Amino acid sequence: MDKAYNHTTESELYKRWENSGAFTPNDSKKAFSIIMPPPNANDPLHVGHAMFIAIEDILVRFHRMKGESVEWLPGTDHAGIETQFVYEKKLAKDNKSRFDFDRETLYKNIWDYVEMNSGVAMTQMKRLGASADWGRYKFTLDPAVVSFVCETFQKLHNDKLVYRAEKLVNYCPHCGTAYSELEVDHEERTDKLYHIDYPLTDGTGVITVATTRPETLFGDVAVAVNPTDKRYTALIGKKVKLPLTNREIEIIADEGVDTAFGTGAVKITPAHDPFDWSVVEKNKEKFDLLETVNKHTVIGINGKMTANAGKDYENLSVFKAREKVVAELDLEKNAKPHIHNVGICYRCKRVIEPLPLPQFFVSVAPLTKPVLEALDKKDVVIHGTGREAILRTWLTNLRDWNVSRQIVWGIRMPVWHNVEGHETEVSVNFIDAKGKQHKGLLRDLYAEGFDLEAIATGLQQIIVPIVSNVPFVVQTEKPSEEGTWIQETDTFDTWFSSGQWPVVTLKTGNAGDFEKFYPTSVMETAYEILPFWVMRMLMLGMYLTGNVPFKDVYLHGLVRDGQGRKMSKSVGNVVNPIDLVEKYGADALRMALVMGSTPGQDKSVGEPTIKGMRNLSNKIWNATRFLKEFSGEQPENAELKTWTLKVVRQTTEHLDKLRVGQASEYLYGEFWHGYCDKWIEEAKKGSVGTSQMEEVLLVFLKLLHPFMPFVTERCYQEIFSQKESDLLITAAWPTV
RNA sequence: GGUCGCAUAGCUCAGUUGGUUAGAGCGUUCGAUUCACAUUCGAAAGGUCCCUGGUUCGAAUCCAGGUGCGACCACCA
Repeated sequence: MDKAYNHTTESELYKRWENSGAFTPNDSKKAFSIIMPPPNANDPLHVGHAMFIAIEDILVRFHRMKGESVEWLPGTDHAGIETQFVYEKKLAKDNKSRFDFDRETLYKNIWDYVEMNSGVAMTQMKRLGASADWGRYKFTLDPAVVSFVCETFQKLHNDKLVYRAEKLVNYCPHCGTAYSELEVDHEERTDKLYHIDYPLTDGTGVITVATTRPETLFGDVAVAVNPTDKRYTALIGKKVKLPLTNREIEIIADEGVDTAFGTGAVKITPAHDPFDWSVVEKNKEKFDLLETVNKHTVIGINGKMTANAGKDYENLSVFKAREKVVAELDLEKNAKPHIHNVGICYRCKRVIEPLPLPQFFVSVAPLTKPVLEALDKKDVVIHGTGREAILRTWLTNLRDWNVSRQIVWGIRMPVWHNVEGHETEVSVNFIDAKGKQHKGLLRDLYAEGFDLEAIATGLQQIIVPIVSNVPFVVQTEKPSEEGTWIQETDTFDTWFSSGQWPVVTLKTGNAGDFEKFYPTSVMETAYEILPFWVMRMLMLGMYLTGNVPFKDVYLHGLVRDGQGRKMSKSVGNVVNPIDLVEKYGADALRMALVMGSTPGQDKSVGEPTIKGMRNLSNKIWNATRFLKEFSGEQPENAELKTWTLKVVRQTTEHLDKLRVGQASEYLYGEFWHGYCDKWIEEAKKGSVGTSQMEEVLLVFLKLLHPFMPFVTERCYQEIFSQKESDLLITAAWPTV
């Protein structure tokens, strides 16, 4: 044996494990299963992935050694918006955009791009020692997964839990898609609050409104004041003239107006502001909501002013239009700085534009209720400080889920529209090959020479939300009835498919897997995606099976650098886990990430810590080396025996209770200061014999194996393994 | 504004259901070393466990309030 442990033999050991069949479940009745959180298929691993690999692999190896039938099911996610966003950035480097391709070509190109990169993540997981069942590997765009996801949507539709509605949605003009409420970030910005005078039509004066968005005045349909506001009560019902246009709008009363903000008078732009939308929605006698909104939408899906804003403003960007309005009305002089939060796209960081668009929504109330009950009954237990309370808050306040996305990279919705005979009712909204928006009746589209079917099937352009006002059919295949059937061009929100992950991976896998492994034992993931993913899995898992998708949820925290700072490219403190594996070994990295970590809490890991754990690898190695050469014939030492039993009992208990951080810390101390510092010295002094020391070393190799699989396996091979197939990974866990 | 969390050694953090002298890694000081390992060993220094009050025979741990920090959520123009 070498004097120091050399970790470069790790990949050889990994191959031996993989070839031995140890990663696939045995026929034991007792099942233990973890569905791996699928990383994005086109991303290389970051240190957060190393964290989940470490924790899950520890649990999986522990239960495997206990003799259970263990399934750790790996996979990757197509990560719709994320991936398309990355791909579009790549296109932009070549001076291209998504509009240069038709739907099918773009999809195929992204597919090739993802396929090219998707092997990387898997190889890296293997380098970290992940003993996952690669034979059952799943991708969210596997044909079986896609049809399962579509069937779920059909089931939801049959159960009347899906509806299509035109609502104000969070739309990113740059990414060209709407988002759910969860995907919008907020950023505090200092903008200007402008004051605009709207002259009363009776010539008695003006009413001054305050706004941060003067360019939307073309979309105003009213001015609202609080009915209790004495300054304005006399004006309610009067009309004002919109500046820059000749349009007249009414002054109306609404309790929601804050008299203390601005001037106490609010311009109402229902198509571009959620508050204004709600004001118009409430005022049913005065306004037909959808008609009003449609007529007064002044910003298009391309982020530019529409024809409704008038000839001078049409096709100007929102920002340019604002500058122009400010200049023309000389608003700068009365502007005040104003700090407020604006919604920004969580991908591209540009401002989110609330726009009225027809989208598909899933009613969430019937889905969240059983989850809350399951939490009450402890059918599912959340491990992670305070995270259960957060989950409950989410479940209680969740709004209907917008599941449609206007991107190509994803699962296309199994929805069909029959537009025949509806040419004068169907409105169409899309962006053509030149990036120009078209919006209007189908009849007009035909008159312009466009072919809707060709657009929708993607032979010409990428289309953004397609048609409204037509009854739709939910099914995978094109309906056989007569008509002009157009398939919905939207794809599903990524979380709609990944939200079914535990169910779909097991149902589309080997026969009997679902029955054997569902509900899964543990869901281990980052607390950051608790609302996006864990909550959706619980909702859809319970909806589809009537049972929770997992019994325990272990939430790990963010991995921070040695100074406790968040890793970020701008700080330059991002570490590549594979570099660390090459330098110190996978065992050292795993142990450093896990030791003393607590669920739900962030973890700082600096290089000195990893170095310290590399030293532990070496310590294990050298203890083995010592025993290989040591010989002593003393009778059994009773103190050593009881101490060993205590260590076994304590470690097992920690792991049974998912206390991975404590188990590792405990083992470190007991092995180093107990076995090495104390008992090896005792052995040298002659108070313990070889056979007992070997016995105890074997116990420690087993206990340490889930944490540091490579070095322990090598040491096992040095002393204990009798033949090629005798591996520590499948050795029996010590009993007390 | 709402919700949740954190505050323990110089730094980064553990501390299971309240129970003897409060722990680890890294760092610091002193010493050792042909004897498994200098990727080592022995020893030491270093803490009013944020503050105040309460419950208890007993509180780092439970409760209330305060202070500081952080995360997430939030349509007020």
